[in-house]
Amino acid sequence: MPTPTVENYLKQILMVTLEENGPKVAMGKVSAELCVTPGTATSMAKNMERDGWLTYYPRQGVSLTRKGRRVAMNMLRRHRLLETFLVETLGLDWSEIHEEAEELEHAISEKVLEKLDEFLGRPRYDPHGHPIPTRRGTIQRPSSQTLQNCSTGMTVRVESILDQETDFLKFARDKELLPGKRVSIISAEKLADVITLQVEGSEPFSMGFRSAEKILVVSGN
Amino acid sequence: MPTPTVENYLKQILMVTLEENGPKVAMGKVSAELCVTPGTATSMAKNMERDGWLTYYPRQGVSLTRKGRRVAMNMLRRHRLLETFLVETLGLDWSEIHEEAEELEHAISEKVLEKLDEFLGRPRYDPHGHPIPTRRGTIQRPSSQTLQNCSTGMTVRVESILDQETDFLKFARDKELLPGKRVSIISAEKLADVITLQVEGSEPFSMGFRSAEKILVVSGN
DNA sequence: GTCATAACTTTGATTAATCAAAGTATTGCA
DNA sequence: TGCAATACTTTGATTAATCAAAGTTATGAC
Repeated sequence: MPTPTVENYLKQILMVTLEENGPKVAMGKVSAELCVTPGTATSMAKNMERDGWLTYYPRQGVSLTRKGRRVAMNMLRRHRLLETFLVETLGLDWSEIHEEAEELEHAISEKVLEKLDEFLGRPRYDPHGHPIPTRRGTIQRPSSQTLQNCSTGMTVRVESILDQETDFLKFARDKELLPGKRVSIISAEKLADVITLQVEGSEPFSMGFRSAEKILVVSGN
Repeated sequence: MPTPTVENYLKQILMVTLEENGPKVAMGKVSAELCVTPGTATSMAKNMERDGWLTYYPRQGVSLTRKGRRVAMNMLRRHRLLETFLVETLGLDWSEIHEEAEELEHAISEKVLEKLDEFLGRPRYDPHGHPIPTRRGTIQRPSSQTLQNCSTGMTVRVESILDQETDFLKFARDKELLPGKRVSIISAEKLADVITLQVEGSEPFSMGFRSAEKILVVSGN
């Protein structure tokens, strides 16, 4: 029933909702995330409200209806299962799977998705460490801590990589900054905007806060 | 560069071209194959000519350009590799894979297709017995003989099932009429429009010429 | 050779998705 | 509190794909 474009809007709005933990997503955010002009976002919002996918509050933002959230969650599930398949089964590099899954997620049927899930052994996390929504539409809440808000001396574990950009993912893999890895914070200097850290079994290195913000971590052993 | 719709037109036009072995495909055929009104087919033909996919001869039909044929052949390759994957790897039933592949073929990238081909072991035939075009765009010529033009006493081997309809494919599987199977023609009666046959290791049965036409066979041992 | 029928084309309209550019609110700094 | 800047909405256009219905050209049966 939803067009691929509507599916993209729904998924993106859901992702911002989960990230910001607020009820409404501002139109500016929507237009930025989907790389369309603000006018396009406004007109899509109206059409999507007409079709029952979301509620549109002029000059405030949109918020998904139950029906919209259900479909959006399913898109996230499709995306993440496909990414898992592309890496695990076909052996693609984790830095190049996002755009591939972005296309396939609109084409795969519920039946094929279910078979794929079964084939993959019902994975709970995708290759970037993101939780895969269940068929019932529930998702595990991600950590609220990033490398950016770690302080000197802490030891944390990498949960996931938020950035889907090929180049950033290649950098993360080069530095062994992978889901599950243990990381020691050697120093975190707020004023210099830089963090120095060491991944278990690798050389220490430094990164700016802008980049550190893209790595979700969990603290404690 | 081509839209999914253009890809569908190209693939369908190629399939009719291969089947009929004539240079032009009539617009009536195009509109019937794609389930659109004749007017839609005409207007698409003009747009596709403008974009260099085919040559349009008003009131005669269309014929693919080299560029159009290349893309069309690639679509056929995608479709058939995907069908193979859906049956071989995910275990879907051969009667329900056509429509699934029909969607996925527009979403899969060249890179993923190549990985899939490798993963599947570079198959040469899809589950219905159709040859899979090579990456270079060549395809093995199918048999020109169908069960319909077999005569009493002949023994042939099933090459492929032309019909993609779920119900017909289920019927074929029930009767063991599968690619590679050996079939003896017990009787073929032109006037009664019926053929009686026996698949190796199964019970004899009869089918009308209309249905027999949908089974491609090769003769000889 | 005529003319009905079948095959095809044209025309005018619609829908989804988009942009550019002009218009309107809201925010927030001074 | 005023007004510039930012955020958003509106308007008018465009493109791809489609249909229904009206118009045109072939075909072929007699």
